Amino acid sequence: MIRIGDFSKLTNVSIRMLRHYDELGLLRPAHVDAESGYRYYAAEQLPRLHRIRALQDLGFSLEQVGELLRQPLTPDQLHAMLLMKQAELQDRLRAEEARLMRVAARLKQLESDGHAYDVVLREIDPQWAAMHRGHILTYSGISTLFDVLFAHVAQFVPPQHVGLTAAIWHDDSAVDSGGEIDAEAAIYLKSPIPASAAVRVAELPALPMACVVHHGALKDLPAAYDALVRWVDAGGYRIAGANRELYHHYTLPARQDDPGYIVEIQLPVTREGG
Amino acid sequence: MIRIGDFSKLTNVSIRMLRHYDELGLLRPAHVDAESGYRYYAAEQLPRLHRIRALQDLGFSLEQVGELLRQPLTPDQLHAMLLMKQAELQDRLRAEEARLMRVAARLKQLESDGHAYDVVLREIDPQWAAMHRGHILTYSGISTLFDVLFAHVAQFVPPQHVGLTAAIWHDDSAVDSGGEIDAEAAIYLKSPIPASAAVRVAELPALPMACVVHHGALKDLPAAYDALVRWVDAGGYRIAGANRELYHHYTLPARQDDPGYIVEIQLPVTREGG
DNA sequence: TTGCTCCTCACGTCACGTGAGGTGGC
DNA sequence: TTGCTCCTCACGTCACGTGAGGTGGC
Repeated sequence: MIRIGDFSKLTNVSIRMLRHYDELGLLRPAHVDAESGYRYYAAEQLPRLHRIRALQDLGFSLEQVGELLRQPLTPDQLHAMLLMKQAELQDRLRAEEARLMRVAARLKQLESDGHAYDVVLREIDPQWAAMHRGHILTYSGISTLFDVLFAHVAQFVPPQHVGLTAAIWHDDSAVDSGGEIDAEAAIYLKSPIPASAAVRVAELPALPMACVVHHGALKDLPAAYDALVRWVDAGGYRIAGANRELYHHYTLPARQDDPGYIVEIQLPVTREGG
Repeated sequence: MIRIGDFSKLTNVSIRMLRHYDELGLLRPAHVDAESGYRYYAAEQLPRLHRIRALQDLGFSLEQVGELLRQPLTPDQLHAMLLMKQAELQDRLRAEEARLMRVAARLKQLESDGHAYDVVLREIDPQWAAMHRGHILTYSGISTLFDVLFAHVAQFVPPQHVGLTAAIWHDDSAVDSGGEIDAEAAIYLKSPIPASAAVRVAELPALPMACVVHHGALKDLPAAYDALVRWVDAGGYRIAGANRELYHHYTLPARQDDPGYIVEIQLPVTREGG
């Protein structure tokens, strides 16, 4: 018979945890003194304790360990459970790797820019919106698209119920080559309203997006895009669709130098090969 | 001014957490109604919330985030912190990888043996011991070493204070080639006793060991070794020294068929390349 | 006999989720 | 005016560590 302190030293399991296993019914001491409550363990209990620690190490919670000890699982069932655990651990591993890459990206950003923008990856919720799409020559040309859109939306929603305004840039690589920009003005809505020939009403899909908030003049927006794109590259992501600009303070007409703009850029991304 | 519910939707941060950030002083609402207690946020607070989430994502606790927000850390200091974080994450990553390999090893073991032994990796504590080393022809020959050892130990420690008995196998590959075995009998002690020409008294070093408990006849011990070695291989470890056998139920002379033995095998291991 | 060990509560961890019970805002 | 939103507690999570305050064992 081994006292709890010795058993603890023998196994590197703290006294506190041995008591906890007792309480949970995972490992009852071979004998408990009725008067003093002292727990006495037997060497024969070592294999069971080993099993508990081994299962825990494989990633099972103590509750799951308890079930595994109670129920006579067939090798096939255990095999299936372990395969699930394996998949779970692989996911966690990928997540850790991604996080590590993000830290590396941050380090890189710090070295080149001195750290200005905070990029966050998040799952954007689906969002109802009224949209008007067109080809424009310059970015600020989007205000003409908004004019059309506001006129339409105003028919169905009182001004104070109009949601955020956003731009969706379907393809702005064209602007560099002197072509037109495929842009879409959007107004977020709580619920759908009727559409028209010019105005599309749809629910924007939920997407994982890399997001950054720019607070300053619109003319400085490219720096935010820069940070975003570098973060995406360094983090091992890939751009996966049209990006959105949310205007938290939108004032028409756009004044390029007004330092009061707050614009959130959202860029859909996927994991490389995932 | 944005109400907490809208701000929550805007940022994918739960209302509960926005209140929590308020409480911790990480992000105080731009305005709090004195009468109702309603929190009102401003779009200007979005960058700060983004920073909070970004730092959190890098692995900082909210308390650390708070410090980082309060103190004007120089880029160099931040760089140093991120490097530390990176190292920390790399460690965690390695640990996750090792765990994953252990799950894979368990799956393999299950496929071949139908799952019998539970191998556990643990840090063995340093341990005072009296030891007597010699070359023997068969494993059971170790009892002659124990005879010498017990005689010596009995001079200094009363029988009820004698600790566990253990065998240390310095090189047993020799036995397969018909040579002698370099073996050491050991008796664990609470504190050192005087040594002699034949008996060494030393503190066994703390080591990370892969451990398995065999409950059964001594002649079946090889199966436990088998499981241990396969676990070590599959887990990407390497054997790093002499293994120990702890006899939790030791009876002299050794009877190979007695099913009552409880023997813990401890095998020092290191990570491949670590 | 004196320490040493063991006992049973019980609180703290950390970033949240999820109520209960009540009140203000549009 | 009626829901809807917001408010403040407060508990639960999960595998532990760390006391406090008291008693049994060698």
